[in-house]
This record gives sequence, C-alpha cells and structure tokens, in this order.
Amino acid sequence: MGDYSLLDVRLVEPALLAFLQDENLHGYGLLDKLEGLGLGAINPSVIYRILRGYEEIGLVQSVWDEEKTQGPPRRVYTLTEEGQKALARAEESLVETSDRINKILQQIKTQKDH
Amino acid sequence: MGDYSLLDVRLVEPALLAFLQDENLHGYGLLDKLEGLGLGAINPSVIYRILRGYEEIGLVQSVWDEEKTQGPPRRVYTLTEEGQKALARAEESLVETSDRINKILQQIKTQKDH
DNA sequence: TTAACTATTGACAAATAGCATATAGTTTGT
DNA sequence: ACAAACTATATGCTATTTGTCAATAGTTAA
Repeated sequence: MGDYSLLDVRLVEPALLAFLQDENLHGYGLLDKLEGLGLGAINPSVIYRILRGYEEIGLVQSVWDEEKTQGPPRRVYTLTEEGQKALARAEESLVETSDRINKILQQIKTQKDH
Repeated sequence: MGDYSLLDVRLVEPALLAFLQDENLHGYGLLDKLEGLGLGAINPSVIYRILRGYEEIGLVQSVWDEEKTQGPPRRVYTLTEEGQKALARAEESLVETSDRINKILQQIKTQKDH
C-alpha cells in the first residue's frame, strides 16, 4: 500500500539509471535513493528485478561486494556505456512525458475557470 | 507510429477525465483529443475499456447518441460528481508525478556537469 | 540466542497492454 | 446499386508488467 500511483512505478526504471549515473550502488542503496523521490514504499523485489533485467540487456554490470559492511554480500551495479545511452533516451522520454502532464494540468485548469 | 512510453499510457486515464470535465464526448472523440497529446496511436480498445470501467465505478455515465451524425450510434460520456472528485485526485497525483520527474531530470543534469 | 536489520532471489498471482478481429452504420465514388 | 473507406464500439486472446509473499542468509544489537 504505497503512496504512489501506477504512473510513479514507471519512474523507477529511469530513476535507477539516473542514480547509477556517477555512483555505483547496490539494490538496497538504490531503494534508499528512491525514498528521496517518495517512492520508498516500492517493493524491493521490483528494484532487483529491474536491475537483473538491465544487466541482461547490458545497461548495467554488477560485481559482488563481499566486504561485509552491514550484512550479506551485495551486488554493486555500474552503468555501462549502453546504459549511459539508455539514460539519455530516458531523459528525453521524461521531458516528453512531463510536457504531456503539463498539457493535461493546463486543460484541467482552463476548464475550471470557464 | 506510437511514440509513447508505458509511462505515457498511464496518462490516458487522467486525460480522459480531464477531457470530459466540461464536454460530453464519445470514445472516438476522446481518441481524437488524445492525439493532441501525442497519444493518438493508442489502441481504441484501451480507451473503450477504461470508459466502461469508469462507468462501472460511477465516474462517468453514458447515453446512446442515435442522432447518426457520421456513423453508427455512439456512447456519449458525461462526468459524474464522483468523476469530478476523481479528477481532482488525479490532478494532485499528476502534480506529484511531475515533481518526481523534475527531480529525476535535475539529478541527471547535476551529475552531467560533475 | 533471539530479534531486528541488511540484502538478494524466486515463485506465483493479478493487473495491464497489445493485437487482432467482429460487428455495424454512414459516406463517397463509380 | 455496389464497393470501398471511414466512423464507432466491443471482445477475446496473448504477452508483458507489476504485486505479493516467502525463502535464504549474513550482521548487529539487546
């Protein structure tokens, strides 16, 4: 029961790429970052699934970090060159979506004060 | 030539409510309106399914328009009071999503010029 | 040694989207 | 009159995506 919409769930994918842009992180760390977007209530399995999918298609690479800092070993993800390109495409796509949202909000507003 | 993402598909539901805010429209007319958002490539079945769903939960009401203007009879949808409330909630949700998108875009930008 | 927290994975169910197709009335061209 | 194109709605099936739950397991604090 998260406080986010189905729309917001689809922000997770681009957000993960964005977070990995200049920092190598593991799933749980990424989950923390998502909290900063108000998406902390998302089920961890969703994040892990996306990450594995990204690795399969070559957008990220992972290595096991055994330097047991706070728990069991964890997979640390790095953005590949392909991932950088995917991020660039995601950025464009987000801008377009943002435009569409603004158009809808504008539509709602202009109808309100008829 | 659908140049929209899965994220954008999720904009259809709030958009339909917005379009019905002060104008009674039928499915095909709504599809035309979606074209203005760059979502014209969305399969009509998606729209009709959403509209029937909305009617089931009381957000819209429909009547058959037999005044054969350009083709077979069509269902003309009207927003109910419940639908107005749903639209208000959708508006809030869109604003939140827009904020989240902007945060992600900001994140991408600030990392770019490291 | 038990509980709480960190961390990842997999299995299965539910929801959503895409695609194709059926039905059918109207308009336009020949 | 007939066919083709366009308008309009509906439905069934498949594939994809998302949600939920539970299993596994290491670390830290009580």
